[in-house]
Amino acid sequence: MEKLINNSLLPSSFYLDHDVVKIAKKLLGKYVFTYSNNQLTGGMIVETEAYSGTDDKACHAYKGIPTKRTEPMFENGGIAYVYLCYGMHFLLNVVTNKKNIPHAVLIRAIEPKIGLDIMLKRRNKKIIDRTLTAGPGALSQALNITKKDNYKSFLSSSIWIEDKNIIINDEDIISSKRIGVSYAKEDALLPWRFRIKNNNWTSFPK
DNA sequence: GTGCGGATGAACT
DNA sequence: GTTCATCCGCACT
Repeated sequence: MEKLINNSLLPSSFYLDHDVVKIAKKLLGKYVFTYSNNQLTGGMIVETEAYSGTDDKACHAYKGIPTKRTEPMFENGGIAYVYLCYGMHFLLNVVTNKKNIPHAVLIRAIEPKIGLDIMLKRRNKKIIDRTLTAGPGALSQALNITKKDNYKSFLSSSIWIEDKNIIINDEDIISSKRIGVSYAKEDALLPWRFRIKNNNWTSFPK
C-alpha cells in the first residue's frame, strides 16, 4: 500500500478559518481522495457551495440547534458531514470553522483523476464523461462515499484532501446561486456556488 | 407510530 | 423542461 499521508495533505488549520465562503473558493483545485476496499480513487474539486451556519436559511443548521443529522456540522472543522438526500444520494460536505459554529462546504463536482476504471464500475458506466462525477450524489457514488464516512476526518487515511499547488485565480471562479435551495427565500440568491471557469467537469451551467 | 419533505440524478418528451 | 425513483430524519400525534 502506498503512502497515503504525505506533505501535500491539507493541514487541519485550513478548515478552521472563520470565512466559509473563502474556504469554498480555496477548495477549488484541491484534490479529494478516498481509499476504500483497497481501491484508491480521487479527483480535483471543480465545484463547491458554501453553507454558513445559523445565519444562512439554506443551511441545515440554520435554526442553530444540532440534531442527530446535523450535529457533525457543529464539530471542529476538518471532518466530513455525509448526508443522505432524497433517500438515495449521499452528499459530501467539508465541515469548517470551530466547534459549535456550523459551517460547511458542499462538494458538488470533481474532475476524475485517479482510479477512473474503479469509478466507472461503481457508477455502472462504460464511458468517461461529465456525468461520472458532476453532481454531489454522482461523485459520492464514484468515490464510494456513504454514511460510513460521516464524521470522518479529512486527515484520515480513508478520505482526505491534498493541495497540489494549483492556484485558481478569482477571475477563473464563476460564482452563482446555489442549487435546490429555493425554499431558503432571500438566502437562496446568495452567490455562494463556485465553479472553475471553462472546466468541463462541473455540473451543467444553470 | 406516522406523515412528509428534501443541498438529486437520470431518463424521459 | 418534466417526471420519477425512493428513504431517512424530523416534527408532529
